[in-house]
Amino acid sequence: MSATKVMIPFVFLLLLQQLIKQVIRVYVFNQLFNYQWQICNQLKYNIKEFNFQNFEPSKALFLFFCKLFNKIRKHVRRTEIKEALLSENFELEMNVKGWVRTKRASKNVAFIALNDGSTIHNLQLVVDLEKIPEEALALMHTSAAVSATGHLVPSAGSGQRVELSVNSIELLGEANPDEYPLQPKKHSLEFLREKAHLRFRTNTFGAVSRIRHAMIFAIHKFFNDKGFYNIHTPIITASDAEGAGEMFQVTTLKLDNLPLNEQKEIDFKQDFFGRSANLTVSGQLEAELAALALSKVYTFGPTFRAENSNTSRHLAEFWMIEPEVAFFDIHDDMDLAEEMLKYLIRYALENCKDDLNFLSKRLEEEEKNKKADEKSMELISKLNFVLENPFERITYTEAIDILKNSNHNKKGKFSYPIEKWGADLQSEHERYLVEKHFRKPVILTDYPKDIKAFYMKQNDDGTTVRAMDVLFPGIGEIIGGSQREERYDKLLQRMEEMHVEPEGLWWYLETRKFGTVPHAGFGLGFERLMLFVTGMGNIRDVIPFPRTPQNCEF
RNA sequence: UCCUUCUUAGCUCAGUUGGUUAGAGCAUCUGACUGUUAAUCAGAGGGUCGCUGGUUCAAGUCCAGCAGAGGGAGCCA
Repeated sequence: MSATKVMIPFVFLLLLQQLIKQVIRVYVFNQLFNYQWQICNQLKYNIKEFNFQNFEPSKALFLFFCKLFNKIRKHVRRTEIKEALLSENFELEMNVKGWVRTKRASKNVAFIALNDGSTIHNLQLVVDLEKIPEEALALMHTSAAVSATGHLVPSAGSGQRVELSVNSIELLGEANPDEYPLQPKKHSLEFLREKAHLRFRTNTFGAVSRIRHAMIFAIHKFFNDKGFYNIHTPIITASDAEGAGEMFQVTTLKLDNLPLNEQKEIDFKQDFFGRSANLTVSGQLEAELAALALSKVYTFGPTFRAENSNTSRHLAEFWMIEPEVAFFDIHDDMDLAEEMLKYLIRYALENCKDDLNFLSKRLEEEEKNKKADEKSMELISKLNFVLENPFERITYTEAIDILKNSNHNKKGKFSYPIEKWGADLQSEHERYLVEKHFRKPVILTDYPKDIKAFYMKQNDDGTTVRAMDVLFPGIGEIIGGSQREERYDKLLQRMEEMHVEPEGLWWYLETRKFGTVPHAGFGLGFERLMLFVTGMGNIRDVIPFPRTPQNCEF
């Protein structure tokens, strides 16, 4: 009896103690943790302003709390490596998680380069092998996932400012080196394409991925800041008259048992939409509808072309930005295109320095065996060069004259000699204009109407249309756009001439009947922009999972 | 789709006018090393030379077909 009498208050006290500990942990120390930076900053402030007066006691108090906090707190929250590398928190324990890039070990100390994708730079983990047995690191090969806790310290080595002196380390996921295909060395981009599921873990693809995000974000920011509205145009479309290329068909019909109508043709009435449908090749026509009410709109969505194109500049699935603006003529359109490209390049230079520096060095390394005149301009200089110089604007007719009178043409160096006005320019001609003659981006306008789409505004000369193509060095056409034909009769006439069925586009034509106004827009291939900004050579290396003919892996 | 080049170890690549048992660096494993930067040093294991057929005493090497990849062209963004 007396034993239980003694036990009751004892248990009660024990519970109370636990409760108090919990309260202290949750409230007091979490507060301290959350405000550690304010405290640090306050201390620094004290150093500067009060010349060390009041500093020592508060520093001592701070360090005391840090020590106490390190002992009591059970869970150390993860710090991203990008933040850790800039941190000056040398007092509180820090936890980092990521994937091993390389491990180097000697008798007493091991080094692990850890990366978590937040930056191209690695955090060096320093493991004292007297404190942590080597066996604990045995499975931490390249690409193993690791969680490490320790104190950030100024680096004793010379390769980095800070490093993490590890107190405890845990293997989160191993990567068996006998099976894991990537090594801490340079792989060919072709090989990495076959390992697209793992290539995010390489420096190059990490850098490209971060820049890709920055460009996506900057595009939305650019348009938002200018008062444009983003429009989601349909991905599945029934109109096949856009003339932008071969389309992928979308159907729920059983392909091994297609229903036929009385004319023995496939009966699309039985298909999901009651008619034949395709994946979009362009959001332009729908974007025009929105622009003729909202004034300034843009689309940024996936685009699909079933062309059997096998080049370093083409994808079957790519992303396209298509602004469309009411009351714009072709000159406003060119201004917008140039302003936008420069904005995006500037954004990359200002926000992706580390990644661009890496890609620049990579490119230099790759091209070091090339002859001087085959080498491309250093990446960052090239981007700055485009920023600083206005794009050259000439008409198709002027371009033909320049090409015709060029020494290159006279010496017969073109595979397709320039003979008569009216033919489409070949890649070699565009490249000559951009890379040899003007040596900067060129905007070509006023093309012959027969080589351009039906919706482009016809000039008064009766032979040309208000098209504009922006040509970039190394890439070719990065933007294709035009002022649109806003006159109902002219548009209808052009559709008939080019065998585009007006019935399927009745809705498009109606906008020319109800409050039609001059308007213009363009399409920017997002991956082609990425090629230019990253300096990569193949479009399959600037999109995570490229879709090309005979390739739909991942 | 056309032109062209390539395919050798897990990766990157040598391999001579066809001639013994096909090599190197990296990676892996073992050992050495007091702080490394894609660490270094020593050693070990690792190959149906893309596949199929042909020429030849003899084929990684020459020929044909097929497959895959790269570069260029066309189409375009």
